[in-house]
Amino acid sequence: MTAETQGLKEVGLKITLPRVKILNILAAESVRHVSAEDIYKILLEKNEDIGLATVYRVLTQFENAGLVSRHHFEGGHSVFELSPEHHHDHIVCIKCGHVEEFADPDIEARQKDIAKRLGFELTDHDLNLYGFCADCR
Amino acid sequence: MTAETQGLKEVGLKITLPRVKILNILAAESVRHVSAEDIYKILLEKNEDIGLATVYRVLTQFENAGLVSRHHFEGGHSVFELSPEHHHDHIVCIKCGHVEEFADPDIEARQKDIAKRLGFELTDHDLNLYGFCADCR
DNA sequence: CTAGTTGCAAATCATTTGCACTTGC
DNA sequence: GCAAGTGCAAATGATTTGCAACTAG
Repeated sequence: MTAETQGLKEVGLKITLPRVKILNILAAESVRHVSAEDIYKILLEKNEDIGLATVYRVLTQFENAGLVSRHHFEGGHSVFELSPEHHHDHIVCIKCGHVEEFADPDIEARQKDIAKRLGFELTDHDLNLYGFCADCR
Repeated sequence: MTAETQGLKEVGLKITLPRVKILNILAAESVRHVSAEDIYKILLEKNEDIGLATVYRVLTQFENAGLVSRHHFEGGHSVFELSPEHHHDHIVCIKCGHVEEFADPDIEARQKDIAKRLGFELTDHDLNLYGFCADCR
């Protein structure tokens, strides 16, 4: 049993072809931060017979299971990535869509302070920076 | 001429009934952070004959003109608010939807550093914290 | 076997657009 | 008066759902 199928079993999902295929795509080094549509296109290119609806269903199941994270970027497009072991935020190029990750302990710490000060019990957060990347500016 | 109509004129938009009505709603103390649908409902309650399409068009124009800011919160819903004189971010209660604003100079500064380090020309950013507010925890 | 899963097409939701009609200046 | 603005209905794009067929355990 591979690491992927192991992960599926752990979250109580049957090990099916579509799920494994999608998990493999998410795990591919080259394609961090993909949209559902992206995944669907990649599957088509590989001549896999998997419907777009299934892609969405599987991604949603993975998200609920905590296997993947969903991010809503500006311009109304969502991307998915395998849940990182270590939290990070994103900076997105508004021209070419290129995404870089970053993590900043100071920012994280300040966020906790702020939530505390305002009486919130923090469960999650979303920080996205937008601009032109080195190639597009 | 009121402050609102003044604002419209400054950004080169004709002073029309729908625009003034929508601006008034956005300016109302009680309704910071409204969705397009919210505004449409408020207009209906006031028996104003303004279409949802117009609400979207007007909000988009306002956004382009810099009069209002659009925020994409989790769960795929967008909210609008009058552009604040001073930038701030948001913390949102995932149970009751209550929104508080905050600003943190340190975080802002770190963001600029990060963008610079990654070679981005920063144009915008979006920071949202999610959790349970004091009343819902 | 049989509950969970899938593919497909149709449905839904938020938002946008085409177009004939109206209004602000 | 006329360009800009609007209402409505139809179009769009992303995502969800109903349902009969299929498959993993």
